[in-house]
Amino acid sequence: MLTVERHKLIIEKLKEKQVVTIQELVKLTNTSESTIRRDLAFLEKEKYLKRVHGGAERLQGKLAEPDVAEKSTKFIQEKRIIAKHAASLIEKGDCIFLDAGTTIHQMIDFLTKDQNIVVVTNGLHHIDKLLKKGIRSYVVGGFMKPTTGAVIGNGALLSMNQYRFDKCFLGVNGIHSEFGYTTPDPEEAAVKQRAIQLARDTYVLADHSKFNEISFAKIADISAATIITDQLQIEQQDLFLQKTNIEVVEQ
Amino acid sequence: MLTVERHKLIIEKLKEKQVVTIQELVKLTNTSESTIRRDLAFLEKEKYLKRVHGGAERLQGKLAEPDVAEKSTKFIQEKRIIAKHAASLIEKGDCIFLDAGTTIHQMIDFLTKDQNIVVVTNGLHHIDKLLKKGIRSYVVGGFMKPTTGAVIGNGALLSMNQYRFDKCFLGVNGIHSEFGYTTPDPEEAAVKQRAIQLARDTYVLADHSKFNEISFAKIADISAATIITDQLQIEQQDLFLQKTNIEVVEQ
DNA sequence: TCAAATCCATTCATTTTCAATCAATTTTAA
DNA sequence: TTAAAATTGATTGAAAATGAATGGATTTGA
Repeated sequence: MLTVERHKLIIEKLKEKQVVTIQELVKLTNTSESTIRRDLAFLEKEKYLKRVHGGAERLQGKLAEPDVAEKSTKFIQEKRIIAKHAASLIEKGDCIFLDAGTTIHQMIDFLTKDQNIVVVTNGLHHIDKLLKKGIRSYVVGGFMKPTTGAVIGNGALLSMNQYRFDKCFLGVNGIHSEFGYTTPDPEEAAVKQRAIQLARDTYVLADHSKFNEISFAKIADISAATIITDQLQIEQQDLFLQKTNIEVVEQ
Repeated sequence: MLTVERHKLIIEKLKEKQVVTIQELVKLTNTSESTIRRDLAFLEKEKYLKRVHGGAERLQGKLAEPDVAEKSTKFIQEKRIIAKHAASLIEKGDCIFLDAGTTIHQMIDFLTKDQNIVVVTNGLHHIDKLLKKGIRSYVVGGFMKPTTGAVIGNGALLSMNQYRFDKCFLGVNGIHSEFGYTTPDPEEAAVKQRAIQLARDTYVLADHSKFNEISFAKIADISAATIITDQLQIEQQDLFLQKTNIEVVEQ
């Protein structure tokens, strides 16, 4: 995880919480105590927060301002462009599945209540935003994986069986012409797999860093989905274009 | 709990109460007498309050503002006392169901990871806290009701059928000796009903305002649960004590 | 007033948190 | 490609926070 992303997460946390412990942030960002301490030291110097023993405290200042850090980082920008395009594919009245993960999370900003869509998601971090938007939403039941905020496990698969989707939007960790779509956790892979089975159309949202990567658990062959990305090396282009649908969003 | 958090709680308490005893604060913050004494010493030095024998009293200094805005905090503290007692009933290794709602929400603060419990909940607002605490948790699948953050509907009932609970903790809107437990939304009532069916023991957490109230949808007869509350009118006491288990937590 | 009960300050051992440092890795620049 | 710079996680002794215990002070009520 990038430094700026962590900083953004910490600031977000303090917007909602007043005080936050170091241990919480370690879990949230999946890094070490040392790193969080450094982050806090930096953010304190920048007047974003006040350090206290065991954590940090909100400061009435910079972070009272609306979304400064938000949407500013290059990485997030890239994801937002992809997410925006993905959202534009949704039609009125669609029933869609939204996978857990930050890329998919960005999509929610581009959904509107009056599209009259129905959303099903296994992403716990999406819930708040969906509710605030007033979008008709269903959550998948099952085990809540702390690190990613994804609902997984056998319960999740059963729970999903109640639904059918017009479109399904997934994040992945690796895209490879031979090994297909992959992700580190087999249980998360199983959920994505099931989502694909239950959906008429599947879209994989991926920034450039995901291409030619292979992770542990296979989700599906590359032909199982349409890839939405924002840039592609020329040599990759040929390779992928032969085998699957791919939509490249220009900057 | 962080030191600054305790300090804030104490100050909040004094905004509302004029004087507060050490014992109250011990209960409120779930810490030791020593810690509270140290907190009071510090806050006195900072001119936030004046220590008196047995506790502390408000000072017309820094926190002089009447700040009546916090009508909610009083309620919250009442709920916390009830919630703490409820949490104390949980045994190592228990599988428990946590209903949606603010009273139940307070319980989470008193759960610990090393109790090795399993939590199932339909309360979306509980998720964050549960994950942060590192407690093994499952979410009920189904429709996310925006106003209350409860998961409801047929999907929820199906999803819950996968589980059995040692104990089940519910919030309600009305408790009446004749009409039993009631709540405004029939769909939420159905979830609570199902939780009762799936649990060995059921506890209803209720502050004084819930007694002798009747809401729209019936959940169960009054004998279906043990009520946990913090105060009870004398005339009510007789009435209820005949018909059901009730545990009154003293201040 | 006196005795019992409660409350308090102090001390101590334990636990948690902290800052500083270092080696390993990753990123950047040349 | 190589070297410099930045980032990271682990380690370590110091500092802070905590809960319990002790004995002295204060309050209470008979």
